[in-house]
Amino acid sequence: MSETADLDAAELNAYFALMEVCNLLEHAIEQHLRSAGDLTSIQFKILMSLNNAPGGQLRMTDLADGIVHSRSGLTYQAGLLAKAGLITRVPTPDDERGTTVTITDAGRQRTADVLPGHVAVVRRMLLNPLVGDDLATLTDVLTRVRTQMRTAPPRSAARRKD
Amino acid sequence: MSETADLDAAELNAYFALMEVCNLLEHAIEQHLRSAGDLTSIQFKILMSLNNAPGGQLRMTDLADGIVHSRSGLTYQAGLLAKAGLITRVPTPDDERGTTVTITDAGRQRTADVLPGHVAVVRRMLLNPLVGDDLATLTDVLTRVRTQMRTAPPRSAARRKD
DNA sequence: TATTGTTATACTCTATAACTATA
DNA sequence: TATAGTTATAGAGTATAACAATA
Repeated sequence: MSETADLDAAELNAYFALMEVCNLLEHAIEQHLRSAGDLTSIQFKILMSLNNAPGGQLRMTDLADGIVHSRSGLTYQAGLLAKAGLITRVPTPDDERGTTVTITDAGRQRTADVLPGHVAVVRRMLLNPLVGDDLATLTDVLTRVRTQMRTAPPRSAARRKD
Repeated sequence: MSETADLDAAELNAYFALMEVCNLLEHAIEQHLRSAGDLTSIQFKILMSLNNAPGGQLRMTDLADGIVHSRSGLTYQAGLLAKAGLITRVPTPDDERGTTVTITDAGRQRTADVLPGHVAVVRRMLLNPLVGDDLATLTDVLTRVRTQMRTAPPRSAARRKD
């Protein structure tokens, strides 16, 4: 079977099921976050990253990891969060080039407000239908796939795009 | 364990792994489609739906299913595809309200051009790391989740939004 | 010279509502 | 009156490149 042969039915089923499950889940999550806390998924991820960081603060560069594809995109989102009073931005003390982002009390409150409902959505849509070993199995397979993805960049990969 | 209790570590791992796998795959797919055929994922899905439809044609309403969230969004995308000569739109013969969309030869050619690379991306990123029963297992679990998602709409669900 | 982050800009996409036309 | 689809419009988000400041 060559690299470019058509996908067989079983492969198509896996591919489509993965995509649809993920898209439906993301859509439900976005709707909830917006109605429950006026947040987008990206903003929620930013707040959660800060929430889990020591002192509730991170530099822009660290914050960008895995959340956003361009630096200006993060600046834009951080601007919205700052305007909403959920984060603050100050120059990094030991590196004047940097910006240190800190979650505010209001930011922590907002995540606390939103989190229970967020968890409920994930439970209802993704976790509840899992039975027996499903959770462990799913995690095992997806973790292996993720590892492969991270180490197998696109063939044509232009290394730096920014 | 209540509905809104925090997710435990195993649940978080599954949730995050699913999201990251899906996001990385979608990103790789979008990049490929754009560079290989100047198509977005949505446009590709539209062309593939038409390609698999009898006579290469569908009505707008049927085309929208599962691809787009608003009717105007489909009109917009169809407009782009028509301008690129990949589809045509004519009034539906037996229902003058409707629009029948037909894929052109150029549209079929474009999908044929893009498909091998698309398959290669899915193989490289998603399928290749699967071994043994992984494919069957993954499909089984995800299919069950999908079924649940389709039948368990959001609590607050506003039925019609358009 | 490289890195951090912001800004300016242009573009793509989305969604709502108003509208036309047909069933 | 309901349905199919388009259009107008406005807003949100993204990415590129140019920029300023610091390392």
